[in-house]
Amino acid sequence: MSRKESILKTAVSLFAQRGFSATPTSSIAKEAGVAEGLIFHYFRTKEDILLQVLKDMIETYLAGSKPLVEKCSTGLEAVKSLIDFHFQFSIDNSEALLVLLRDLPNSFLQEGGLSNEAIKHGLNGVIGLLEQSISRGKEDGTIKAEIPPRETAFLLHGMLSGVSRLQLLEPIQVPDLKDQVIDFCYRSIAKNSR
Amino acid sequence: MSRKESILKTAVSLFAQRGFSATPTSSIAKEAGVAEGLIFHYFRTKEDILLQVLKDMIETYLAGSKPLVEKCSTGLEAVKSLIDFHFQFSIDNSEALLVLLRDLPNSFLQEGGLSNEAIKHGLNGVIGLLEQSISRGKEDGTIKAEIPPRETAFLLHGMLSGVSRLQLLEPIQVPDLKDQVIDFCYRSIAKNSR
Amino acid sequence: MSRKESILKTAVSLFAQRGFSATPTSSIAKEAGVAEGLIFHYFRTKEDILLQVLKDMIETYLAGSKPLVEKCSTGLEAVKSLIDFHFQFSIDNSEALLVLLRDLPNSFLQEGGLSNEAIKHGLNGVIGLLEQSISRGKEDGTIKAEIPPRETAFLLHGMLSGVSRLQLLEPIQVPDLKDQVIDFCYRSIAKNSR
Amino acid sequence: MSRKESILKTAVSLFAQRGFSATPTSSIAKEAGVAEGLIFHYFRTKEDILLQVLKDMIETYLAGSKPLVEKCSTGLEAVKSLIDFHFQFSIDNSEALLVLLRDLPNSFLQEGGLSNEAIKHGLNGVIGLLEQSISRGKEDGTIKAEIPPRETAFLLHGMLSGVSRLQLLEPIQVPDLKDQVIDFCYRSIAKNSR
DNA sequence: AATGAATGAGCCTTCATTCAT
DNA sequence: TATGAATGAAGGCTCATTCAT
Repeated sequence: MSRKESILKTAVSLFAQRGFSATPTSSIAKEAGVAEGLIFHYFRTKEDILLQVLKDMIETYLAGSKPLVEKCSTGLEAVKSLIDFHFQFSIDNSEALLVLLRDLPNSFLQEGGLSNEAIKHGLNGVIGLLEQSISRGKEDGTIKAEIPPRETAFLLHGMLSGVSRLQLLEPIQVPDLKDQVIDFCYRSIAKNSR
Repeated sequence: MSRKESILKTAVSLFAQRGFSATPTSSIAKEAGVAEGLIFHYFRTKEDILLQVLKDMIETYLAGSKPLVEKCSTGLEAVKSLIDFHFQFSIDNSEALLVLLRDLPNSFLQEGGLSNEAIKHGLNGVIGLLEQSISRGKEDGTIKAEIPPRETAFLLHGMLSGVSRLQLLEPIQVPDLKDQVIDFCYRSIAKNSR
Repeated sequence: MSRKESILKTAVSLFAQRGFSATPTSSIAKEAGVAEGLIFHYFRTKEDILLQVLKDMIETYLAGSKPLVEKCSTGLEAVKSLIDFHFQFSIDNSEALLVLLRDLPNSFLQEGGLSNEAIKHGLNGVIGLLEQSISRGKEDGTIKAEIPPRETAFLLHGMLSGVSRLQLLEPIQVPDLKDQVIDFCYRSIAKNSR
Repeated sequence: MSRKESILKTAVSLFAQRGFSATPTSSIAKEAGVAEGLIFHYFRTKEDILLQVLKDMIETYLAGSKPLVEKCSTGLEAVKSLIDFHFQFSIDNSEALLVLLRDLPNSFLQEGGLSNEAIKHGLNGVIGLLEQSISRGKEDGTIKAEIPPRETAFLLHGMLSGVSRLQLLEPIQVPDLKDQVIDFCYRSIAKNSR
């Protein structure tokens, strides 16, 4: 693992534990076993590290979910795959996801914070996949005709991230909701499997 | 409006705009037109201001949603009312909600951050209302028998907060989703409207 | 002496000894016996301290030289008074003058360095006094008719600051030049004293 | 142009624009198109670059002015030549001169800054030339008998560097002063050309 | 209740310099 | 000769918090 990767890895982990703004670059350096100056050799600013972390994560998410959709034989199945994938992803990449759920907003809402194009694009990609799958399901008859694809895509994305947020961030015990989410959605959008 | 209220009001607004950790107490003081020292006369620490803001908000939320549930004649209707209320609330109190969605997690995940009992209790209250309504709907026959109340309550709460988060925080244009959310849920949980 | 004045005084002294950019704010604080933070309570930036020092000095210079000119009965005498004053000033305020000769240029040549209006104005004032005195001398017949007032004013100012620079900054031994400067100028500009 | 020369050339230019201490070695390297490490292959420290720049400049100055003096037939003419040369030099080598006027003092006033012997020697050379020329003029009857050569040499050097400083560094518009300087000096020191 | 001067710890970042290759 | 990764010391500045008044 290169020093740069090591810095990045350490940063995700610390950002996830303590939050971006409560993580000094000195901690990252110490934990990663490098001199603090090296961080700024690889990243212009501390925020650039965050940006890199988020970009990488979104890329991984897209790279993982895109092929799934293509592999599925029906739209409804594709939606299910995306939900499955999301929950698996939130287990495999809980740290990065935590960082995103916590600190992305703070960076975005500032004037000129984070060059957000890459991330905006990623977010649109994720929602786009859901939308396409729904449209496809309406065409192949696995999803009810009255479902509006775009709005429902937003809604599903909101639900998935909201549920992950609940599980990862909230101070209360949250049960595993994956199967319930799938059931909930099936009942709502699947054309009845009579 | 008392000085204390004025501080509180200014704080919500600034926290919403810039985030908690990017808002110096000096800004709050200047904006509120008081000396910086006065803030620490009314609040022990800066975090206490946040805590107060969040507590107030949760109280308002509960105070607004509890009576609604009682007024409804069926469980399904109660669920609908809660959804309606959430969207209305997110319009009327967008600043405070923004603060919660952004900065609550950061405060909670720290060791010894925020005396979280009040907030934990509030969160449980909100989810409890959803759970009760669902149970009631199952009893009065307006909600399908196979719906698991607790899990579904979490799921609904995740969906609502996730969708609000999308609308308030994300850098992309999000359509109004209130009606879609209601439709989506009805299709999923309402016993067939024959 | 107020804390602010004490910071200012210490700063001049250290800037004079080591130069602006080689003087850490921490040194100023330590030497002045205040917490480093206090410096930034009174001055926005380190450069602001420099600006204040320079402004004060220029003001002192102008406040000291203006009345002299008015008191003199002839233009030539006024020029002599200004030269006298300059040398006296460079003895009484050698530290501040040192700072100006060393560090003013560095601050000015930067884009957006120091809000230079005040200083530009001061500089023009100093040169203006020389110019007026020369003009007056030409009118009252104590200064030769062929002397161009504006150019000569610049030249005199250049000579005075150049000579001070030599004395204060250069690593070589420089004799006292005050009388020579006066003689030099008299020979050049005084209408023959017969 | 060798890499070393290229570094040197770039350094003068950047030092002139931004000042010595505001010019990072990394900028020099980038601008010169070499790796940062190479700079330290050729120069022990960053200050050594400055030293080299200044030495080169002084050498050029002396190499240019010495022969002039010898060529002149009278002392007065020699003084005039030196003044002419100075102004021409300040046009041809404005960058290097700027560096000297700005940053030489800062380097000298430090304990152990710059091994200043070379520069001290150069400075003495420049003043020596003026002094010799004046003495010669007194002997050959072109310069007034009462002029003290050494003091006047200092004074002239102060005037020349002071005027250049005014032109190169000050934030105000300064007219071309070359002819005025010559006239000014002639009136002061030339034995009347009757 | 109210002020604002004062503190001091800590943070991000810069930068000259070294060194393995 | 040439590179650029790596270092580590230092610096300017911010900010929550305290305290005398």
